[in-house]
Amino acid sequence: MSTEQSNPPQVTSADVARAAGVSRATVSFVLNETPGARVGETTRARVLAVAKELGYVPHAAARSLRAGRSDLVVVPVSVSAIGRLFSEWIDEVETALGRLGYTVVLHGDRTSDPVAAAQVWAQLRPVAVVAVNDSRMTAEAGQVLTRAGVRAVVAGAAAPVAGVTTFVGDQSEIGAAAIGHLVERGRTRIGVVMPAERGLSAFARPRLTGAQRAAEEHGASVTALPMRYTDDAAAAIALLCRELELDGVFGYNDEYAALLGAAFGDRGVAVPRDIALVGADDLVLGQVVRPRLTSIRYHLPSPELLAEAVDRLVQEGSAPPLPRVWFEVVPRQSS
Amino acid sequence: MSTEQSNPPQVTSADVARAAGVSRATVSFVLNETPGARVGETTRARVLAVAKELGYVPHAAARSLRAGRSDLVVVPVSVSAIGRLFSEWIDEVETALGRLGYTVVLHGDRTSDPVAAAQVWAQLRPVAVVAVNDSRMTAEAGQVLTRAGVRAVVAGAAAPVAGVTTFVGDQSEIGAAAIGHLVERGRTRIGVVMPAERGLSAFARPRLTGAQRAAEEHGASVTALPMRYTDDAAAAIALLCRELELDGVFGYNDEYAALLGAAFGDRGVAVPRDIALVGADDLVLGQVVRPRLTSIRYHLPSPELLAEAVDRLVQEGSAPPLPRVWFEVVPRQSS
DNA sequence: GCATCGTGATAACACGTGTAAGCATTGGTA
DNA sequence: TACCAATGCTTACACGTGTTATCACGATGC
Repeated sequence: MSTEQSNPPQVTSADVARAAGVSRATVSFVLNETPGARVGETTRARVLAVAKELGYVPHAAARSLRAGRSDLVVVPVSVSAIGRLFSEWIDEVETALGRLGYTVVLHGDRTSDPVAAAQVWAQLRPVAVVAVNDSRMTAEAGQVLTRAGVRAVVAGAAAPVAGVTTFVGDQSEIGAAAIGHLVERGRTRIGVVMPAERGLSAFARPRLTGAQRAAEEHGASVTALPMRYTDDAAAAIALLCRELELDGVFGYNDEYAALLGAAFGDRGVAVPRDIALVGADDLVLGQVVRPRLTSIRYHLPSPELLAEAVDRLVQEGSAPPLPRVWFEVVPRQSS
Repeated sequence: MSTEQSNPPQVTSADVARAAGVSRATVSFVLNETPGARVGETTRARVLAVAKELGYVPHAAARSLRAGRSDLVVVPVSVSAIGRLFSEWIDEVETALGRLGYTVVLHGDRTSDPVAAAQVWAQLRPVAVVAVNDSRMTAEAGQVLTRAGVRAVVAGAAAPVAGVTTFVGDQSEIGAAAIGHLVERGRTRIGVVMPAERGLSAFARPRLTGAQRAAEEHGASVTALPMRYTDDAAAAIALLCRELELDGVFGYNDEYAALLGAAFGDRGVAVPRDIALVGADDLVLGQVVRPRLTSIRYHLPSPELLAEAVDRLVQEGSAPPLPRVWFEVVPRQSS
């Protein structure tokens, strides 16, 4: 990042002003259509023409420096660490916020320390930060952001975070729901898949603890099954299940559950007769495989509602509370 | 976005300077460890302590404004519109660039006009823009970016783009490879799935034209099969295939192919006996379903290589050409 | 006793932008 | 003719940062 090369010439509003034979202020008035400003029709046309010809694009950094506020919304998320469900939701949140005039950027850094991560986000001086199921969004992180002038700090988390607008969605409820369903189906010796892939533990751990909690309530037993997302790993887990004489498995996820289901099929283990299988996230994939996967469906706050909350927080400093995330068992053939 | 609310107090380096009883310049020297600067050990310690206590975080916009260059790399991409293959690759590119000191942000705007899109990216004044299979990265878009001072404009595209460092990867070769393989397996009446989901046409159309080209060469016939990513749509297409007496299908993608394969299975259509099925992207999913999917595997430039190319472009203004993307048929049970 | 030097710190500018305040010109009115 | 108001434009500052040039001061060399 250290170089002696000369910077390429950037077109600034001063260039436009010079070429149009007016002052820089006039250029600003024309391009921003400043309400109170008075500019003659001929000069206005000339400025617009020159700006277009020179290919002038305003400098967002300089603009927000002057304004004391940017239109940036940072969403910390690693694209590969989220499932289809979340990526579609995030896409829609992005569209909704864009409609309100915000510029959304996704940032996928892997910094594990909450404060360090927050400092990275804070450097960009966004007007808002929206974190979903990011364990780094702690109270301290929120404080760092607030001190950096971030107006809206929003998080989806298992429990309210101090100083952060939280929409509560406890992943452990997914595990609990899955176990509850399996017990209803008469299963008591239950395995819970724990994905070994990086970045997923934030989701996986609470799902396991929720499963353990529910198992204890219902008098069932739970065994954690660490598994990578490969064919071979699934085969090994399938053997292990038979060895442990399990009669039900919560597969963490539709993706992992489907992989495991295929491994069962290959080894003549009948689903759901010999062993019942439950996924989560309700992906289309669950309906691609046979037997179709029983799954746990999410109900996240609507993207429009979230965008509105962010906007209210930015404008007025407060917003009505966001609805709680809730989960629903969708029974299909695999259980 | 227009509000009269007072801005929250932001901690600036001036605040740190005041609290530490030194000048702002000294603060800058300490925090940046400026090579030529001389600061006493006691003041250095005091500045660091005060900065930490106040929770000071530098203002990236102001910094890059002064420096005339940012460390931002913009990657235009909609998270939901890319498959697992690309998201993992992008994640690794992000990590590799991060290691070199860059800040990568993903931006998922849906602007369709190339110049308008480029202007949005240019506002952020990134030091680099990396676009993969984004049809908006045209020569004009590249020019807008260059004029805004973007040093590295990199694209993955079907053909070299003027003024843009391109790594060529023609999606039509995927379609061609799939058809070639099916013909090899004795199939001549071939369907090609066209996903109806938004954002996917950039990939789908070239794959179809490649298939058509190859079919013509080999004396086979190709029928386009528009299909949404749902169970019902797949069922309808499965019926249509039987009606049209097709003996092979290229499913666009492992995801769509798997969905269609399940629909075949439900209707007693044997794969590959009655109809052969080929996917693409070589996702794990292809090994989750039975029969396992024959697929087309990508070989993208390694993330490290790409990151290095970006860095060289930024530093020196030029970089060795990136390797061409190539594709490989991975034969499995479905064909 | 004066010049030289090294050390530690600061004053001042520039980056590109938005905007409040001000200045010249013109038309209208008393 | 003298004054006011409106129009059209400009001058000047601030935002937070990095860096160059400069300054004060004590120690050292002759």
